[in-house]
Amino acid sequence: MRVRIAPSPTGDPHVGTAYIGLINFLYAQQHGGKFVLRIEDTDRARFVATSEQMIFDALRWLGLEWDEGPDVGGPFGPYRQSERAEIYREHAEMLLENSTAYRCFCTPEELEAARRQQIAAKLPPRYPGTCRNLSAAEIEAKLAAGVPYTIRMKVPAEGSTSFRDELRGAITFEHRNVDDQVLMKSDGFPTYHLANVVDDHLMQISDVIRAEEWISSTPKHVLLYKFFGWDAPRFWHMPLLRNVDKSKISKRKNPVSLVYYRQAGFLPEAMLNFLGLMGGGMPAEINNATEKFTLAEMLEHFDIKNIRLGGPVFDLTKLRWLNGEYLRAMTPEQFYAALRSTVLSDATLSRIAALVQTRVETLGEFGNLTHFFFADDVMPAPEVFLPKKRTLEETLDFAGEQLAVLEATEWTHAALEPALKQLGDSKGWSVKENFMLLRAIVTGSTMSPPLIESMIVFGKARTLDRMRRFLEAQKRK
RNA sequence: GGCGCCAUGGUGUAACUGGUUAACACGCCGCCCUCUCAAGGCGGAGAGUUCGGGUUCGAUCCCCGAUGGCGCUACCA
Repeated sequence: MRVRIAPSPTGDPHVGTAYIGLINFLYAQQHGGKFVLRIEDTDRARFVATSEQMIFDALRWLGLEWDEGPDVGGPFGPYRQSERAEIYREHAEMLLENSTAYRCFCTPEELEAARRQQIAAKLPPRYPGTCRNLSAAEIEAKLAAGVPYTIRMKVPAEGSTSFRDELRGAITFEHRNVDDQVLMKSDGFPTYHLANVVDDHLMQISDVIRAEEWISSTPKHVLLYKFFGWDAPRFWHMPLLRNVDKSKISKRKNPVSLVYYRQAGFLPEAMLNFLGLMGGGMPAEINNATEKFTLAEMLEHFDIKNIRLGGPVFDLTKLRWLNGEYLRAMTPEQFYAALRSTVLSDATLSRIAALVQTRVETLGEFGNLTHFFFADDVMPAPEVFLPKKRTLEETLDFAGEQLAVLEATEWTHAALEPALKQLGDSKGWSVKENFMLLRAIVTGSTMSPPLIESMIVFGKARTLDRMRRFLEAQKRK
């Protein structure tokens, strides 16, 4: 048995990745198989350079070690899709040769126009098929003229494709509902669909355990296996983690960054345990008796076939309770050690100390200026955060802009300061108003150590979370 | 809109291959303990299993339909 997780390095490592990672890890271990980590970095527009390392760190923090991957190597490498460009190109060529794919010379504008028309006519937006049957001469002419093109798969016009989902049984899609998916983008990179199928085959993946959002594209994948003449793996689609309002879990409504959970002082054992509760999977006698179990116990008792398919709400309240249980179960020494290795680490404390040294007259005042680093419920009152000449509405709008800018900015002084100032300039907010608002949100006060340095020490994940909570709380009022 | 998946208290789950007063945990409320707050102990409210049909002596469980939720519907994954 060989399984894999294939996260995209587009930002912070996601709880959904941890969930799918856990299930794959358990499955591999239980079957004496291999657990592969593959980095799907084919989307250069959303690529974030620091993301890959954060994914490694987060997975290791949870104890989900992989047998093969970009950093540990393995017999089926490379494990980073950007390093496999040639492989995808060759395979796309194979499909072109056996006429199960074709070059598409349509421009994004043409496609967009066609899509708009179809939607206006209340038709499902589909590729109109313009380039599906170009003559060899037409293709030659376009190629000679250097017209950029994509490669699309040629989904049969008639019939249907069925596959078995191991958790749900047979699922069928009529071909007329399956679009001619782009396989190779005009920039020469493959799309997920091609890269995924090619890699899963080449890496001899036996079981694809992924999130439910992929069900709709599975017929495309099954068709691709067929086009290549390969056997498809088994498919297991896990339920999607949800926000409290039941929508697919998202950072707007819920912290999703594993970096946040780690920095906010959640324990990996608690996170793993909580994830193991999602969708069930543990036998009733354990689930009913305690709901508390370790990775080792999951390895022994978890059964993927027990997974319930309703999308479970990722309930922070229960996670917090569980985390508290683990904290309380520690010896005082262990608890103190946990504190010292996280929120009260020497590294953090010394950085904070450096920020306040010139601002205190006695050591006893240390806490006055720094409590916001250690508190979890910072929430400024309107008289603190609202600038004199601004309305509540424009202030909250601007705070939302700040959040967006911060989110997209590298977490260094050199990047943050100009980014914030540029935002202020473009929106007509003075530097003072701009920074004061942010200071109030992040520190809860109009007086604090240097703001940007403080945010850097506090961390991106936690700073953004604090801002989202602030906005959420104000919105509710 | 089209296609697909799903459906047990507010939330996470349980209920063997149809037979239980539908169970446990979180959360909530109350009481006890207690200098406070937690933790802990005890108790309570809260679902008749989305709805409607069907099969059956009997359906949370099987079938059909409806409704609702969610996902997909990109040169993102």
